[in-house]
Amino acid sequence: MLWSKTFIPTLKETPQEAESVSHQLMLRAGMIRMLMAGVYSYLPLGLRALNNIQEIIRQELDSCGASELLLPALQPQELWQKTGRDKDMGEVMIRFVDRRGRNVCLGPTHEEVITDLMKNHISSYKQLPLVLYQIQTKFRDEIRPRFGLIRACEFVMKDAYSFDKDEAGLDKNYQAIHDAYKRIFKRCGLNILTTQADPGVMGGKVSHEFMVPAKDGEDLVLCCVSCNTSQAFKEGESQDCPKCGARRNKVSCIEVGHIFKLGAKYSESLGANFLDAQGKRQAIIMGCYGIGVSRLIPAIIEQNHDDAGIIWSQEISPYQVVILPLDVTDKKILDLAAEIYRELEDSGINALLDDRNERAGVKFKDADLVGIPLQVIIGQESLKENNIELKARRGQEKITKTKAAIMEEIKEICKKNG
RNA sequence: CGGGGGAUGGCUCAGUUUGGAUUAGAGCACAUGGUUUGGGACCAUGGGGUCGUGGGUUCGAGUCCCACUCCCCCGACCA
Repeated sequence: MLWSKTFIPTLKETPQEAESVSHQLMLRAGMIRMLMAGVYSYLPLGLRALNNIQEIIRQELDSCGASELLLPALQPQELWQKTGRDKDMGEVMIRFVDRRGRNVCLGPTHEEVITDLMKNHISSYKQLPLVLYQIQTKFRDEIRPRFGLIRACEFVMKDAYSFDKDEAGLDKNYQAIHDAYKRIFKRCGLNILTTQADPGVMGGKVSHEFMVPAKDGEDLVLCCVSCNTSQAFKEGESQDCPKCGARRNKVSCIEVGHIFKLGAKYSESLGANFLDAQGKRQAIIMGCYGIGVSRLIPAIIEQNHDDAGIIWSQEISPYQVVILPLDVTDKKILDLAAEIYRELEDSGINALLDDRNERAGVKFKDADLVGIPLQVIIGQESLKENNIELKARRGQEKITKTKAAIMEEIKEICKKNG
């Protein structure tokens, strides 16, 4: 992609609307823009990062036997009345009456819809277990949207649901998805803490949260200095670790995932049953598993940035390489840049070519801000020796070699990092 | 919803205390011309503003008063 042909409105100064580092950088790097409080447009760079995260999630969930589907965002309120969550959700749920006079809502989550779907199609234990997921926009009229994409009223969530014939099956799926989550967050370049959590309005007995330690996090987690066991912080809680007795630190975190053993809560209230091997009717045993997909972007940025801007990993970055011809009025430089671009694209490496007629300083600053992990620099200085440069965004280390050597280097790095 | 802060060109802000000669400013960005060209260049010229909205006070309001809207921060909630 040519920089001049896409839409990357970078900002030199920090907009006053942004308080958290990730929000500031996302605005400055031209990834998002606010339409109203808690509602954001994803610009090309933001969307590419989001898509890359989704791809990781799909790969990991597919690999543990889950299937993707897509449920409606528009839902009848009637369904929510059946489970009693109509009241629990309160004003968080966005409701309105359509032209037919139906009371509808925009889905804040999808337990009701998917359980209703299963009710009509699962009748035997032979159809279980089953794990389904979707990546979809959720709507929650939050009391206080905050920190850009960290808490938005319209956001992208991955929600998975498991259906089993018994608790043992649930335990197995729960563990498999728990493990998949660890792989997902690792591939996102995140250090995470997992905590025992309160299931709250979701219901069920057991739940775990996946927390990203970050300065601007909204949640406090007690983390043991010795055994690393973590737990959601509640007022009046002992500071000592219940497991090993050591001291615990309060760590502020961003919650990026939450998984629940729901049991029969939804299947019972919606009548989602099956016949077991003895011909006896039983409620389907469910689990549900959420990841705040759009929230992952700011979480990743919180943990991966420096004074100059964002530092993406190869896998998440909107582009894997940015090519910086420092003087586009010099035909030799521009031609070489175009040649490198073609060669990278031909090898399946996504590149962004900064073809703008801007000074070198502007290009360096923007490239650092936007955070693409590899920068290929083509300028008079090294071209005199017939060389070009390759700079790693993380650490800002630079090597100067021939074009052929640099191309090899890039391919090597991209191969190693997926 | 409670508490605090804010709203002046696309962005960051000054001006509001003490209403008046300000024709509402600056920097950045934008347009044109020129000089530049390895870390957000410089000079010149130019375009762009219902000072959040609506009332009110006054000879006169960006500035004072009232109401409302929107945004941000702290709290309860959540992926």
